[in-house]
Amino acid sequence: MSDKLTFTLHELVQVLDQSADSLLTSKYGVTGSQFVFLATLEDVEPTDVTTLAECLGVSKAAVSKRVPSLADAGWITTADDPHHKRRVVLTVTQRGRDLVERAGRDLDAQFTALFQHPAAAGLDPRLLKDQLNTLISILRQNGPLS
Amino acid sequence: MSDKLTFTLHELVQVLDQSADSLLTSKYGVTGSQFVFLATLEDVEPTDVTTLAECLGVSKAAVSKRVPSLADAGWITTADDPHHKRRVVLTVTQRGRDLVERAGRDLDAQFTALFQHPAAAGLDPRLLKDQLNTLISILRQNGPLS
DNA sequence: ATCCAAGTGTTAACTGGTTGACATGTCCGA
DNA sequence: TCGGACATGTCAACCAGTTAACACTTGGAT
Repeated sequence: MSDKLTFTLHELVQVLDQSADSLLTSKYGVTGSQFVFLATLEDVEPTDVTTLAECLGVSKAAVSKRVPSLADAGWITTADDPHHKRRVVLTVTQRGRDLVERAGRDLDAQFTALFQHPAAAGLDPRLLKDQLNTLISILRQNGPLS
Repeated sequence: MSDKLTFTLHELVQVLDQSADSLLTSKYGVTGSQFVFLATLEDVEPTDVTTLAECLGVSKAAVSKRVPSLADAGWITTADDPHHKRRVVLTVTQRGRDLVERAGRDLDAQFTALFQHPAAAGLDPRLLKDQLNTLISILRQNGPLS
């Protein structure tokens, strides 16, 4: 019973990610994880590797390894910080900003359409989000394992 | 707004998985993904690599690569199918079955306790699961990208 | 009976994550 | 001022997933 919910949760994020990924790949030529990287960076740019890693919830090393290919592809740029020689300052290129703006709008439209489906009659996205956030805060409060 | 829900969803499964993983690691000496492997296999054993891969939602190759270490660790056994020389039949060992039974009960208890927290007053796990399943079926129905 | 398509599992090369070690840079306190 | 603690990014080694190619088995159609 109970563990079925966690199963359902995993299933939902899987199908959601897959749906987003296929839209992004076919229409915009980026993977889902690339989009998340760019959208997150755009939200906090200009910033450094460490801060972006925290925002993405991954390690510094993971970000560090992805930077070269994204820069080569023209999505982001790297610059030196005149005040700190080891710092690498990351920004999104104009092309990257355009992508995030257009694709983000597209994804948003697809997602809101979900809730306008007849089968989703009694479903309020805001309420749902609140419930999930409640669970998150309880879990965080409990500590790693209770 | 809308995409915040997908963000919340990812955050919830992350903290949930992390919580389960720390319990499993500290009390039972397996990772979360090993537990999922064993619990899933136990549900359909005896079975072959291909079927288990489908049940786990991963590729055959991923299962094939994990089998040797799990067998070495004494969690599963591999056997030949007398009717099909290429088939590898997988089963959980008694030790594995015990683990799944005990750890599964433990996880279940932790999880139901979540919903008995005062902050989770208006939260019905069954209702929540139904809502998530509704979203899944709409997404599946829409096809990969709508 | 034979042959070919489909099924089954393994391997190689790749992706993207982890941790731990490391070199280097910054900055504060003695 | 200078010495050590901390910050910062990169590297190596590893883990676990992917797809594509492969070798082998099975079984049915001709």
